[in-house]
Amino acid sequence: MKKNKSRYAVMGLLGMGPMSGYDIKKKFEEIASNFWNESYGQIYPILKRLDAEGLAIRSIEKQVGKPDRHIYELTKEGHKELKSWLLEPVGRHVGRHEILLKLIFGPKVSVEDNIEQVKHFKKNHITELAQLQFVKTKVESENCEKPHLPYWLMTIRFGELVNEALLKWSDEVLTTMEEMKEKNCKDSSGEQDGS
Amino acid sequence: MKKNKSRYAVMGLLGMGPMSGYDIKKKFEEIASNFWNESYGQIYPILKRLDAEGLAIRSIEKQVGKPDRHIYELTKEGHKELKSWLLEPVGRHVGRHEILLKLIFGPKVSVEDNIEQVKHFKKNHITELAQLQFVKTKVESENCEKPHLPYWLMTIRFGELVNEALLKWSDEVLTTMEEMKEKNCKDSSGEQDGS
DNA sequence: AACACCATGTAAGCTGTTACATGATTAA
DNA sequence: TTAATCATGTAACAGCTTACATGGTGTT
Repeated sequence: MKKNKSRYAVMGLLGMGPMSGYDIKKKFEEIASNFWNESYGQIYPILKRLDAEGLAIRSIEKQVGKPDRHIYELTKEGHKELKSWLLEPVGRHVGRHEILLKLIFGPKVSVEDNIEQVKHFKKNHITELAQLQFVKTKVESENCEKPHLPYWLMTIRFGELVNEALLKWSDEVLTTMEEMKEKNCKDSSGEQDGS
Repeated sequence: MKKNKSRYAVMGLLGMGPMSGYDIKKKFEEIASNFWNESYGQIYPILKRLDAEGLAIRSIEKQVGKPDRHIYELTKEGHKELKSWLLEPVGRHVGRHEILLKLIFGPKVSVEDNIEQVKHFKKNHITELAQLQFVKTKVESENCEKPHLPYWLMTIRFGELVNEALLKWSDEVLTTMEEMKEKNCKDSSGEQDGS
């Protein structure tokens, strides 16, 4: 019954080498921005706890002109715990998609309003696909020949396929909605669902 | 800056007609189980607040041999608020996928372990696709000719396309991993990343 | 006898975001 | 001078899950 994901996310990065809370935030933005983020409000307390529980140890790196860096490193225990989490199969999680919530209540507003909503959704995911291409190019050039490269590319491929599916969905839905609009105009103009 | 999704989820169902907290939970399980769920711990306090804020009114329905039902109905204000939320475009949200977190730390364990993880993931989504077909058939037969049917089907279609994409991804990733396994055996047997 | 369904709700606890506080350095 | 980067952290709040408490009816 382990389930504090943020905790394992932090431990995972620490498993790649010793680093500070600040580094962890940066690293997430660099390699996992499309599927994960952590705030300092989570990171620092987690690091503190890992140290208290003996899963990581802290050392202080002094700098000139800049604040000290608190470097954390996984202990043997820490590595063990991380590995055991890595081997645990992931469970199902319901992906609370706000767009679907709005659509299921769609009849409450006009077809035109629903079309606007989906068009906006589609635009968002086109942007996301483009961003993914950017990240991909960057990751590929900066990590060529590194053993983790194929794994990192798999996470990007995930985003590509999901976003492509969402674009396909948007188009299908928009077509259906346009048909509904036409039908509505023909056989019953002026009617509206609601209150 | 409105963002309490559960609140709007509850209001959305109330917008379809007066109902109790118990009904709301049931309804979510019936029509939105693949992308949404709410616990009583959320529903009841929300209903209480909606009543206090004048967005819904409560009436009590007495029953024999069963507990009373507290029926909530949206007020004019409630309908207004719901509509305005429905028109607000949805923002981007990062979908914290645990499988990707585990994969990005993949080099920490063996390729075989990663393969197991992905196989398990694939199995989960095959099951989900099957469940979706079940829901689809049920929804179609119980709601034929109802104006909300096309909207409900769109939410199911979303699940279908996303799950199909995830299966495709699983297959691609498994192929890549099998290749990595073979390469590993050939040019450097016995090496392992980690502590 | 045990369990599931009906139906309400609360309390504790975990997870997560946002805003704030500090303070030096460097670039536009 | 304004803002960004470096770097640490905390406090307040918001969101959500889980477990519990109550208690009658009906089914296996």
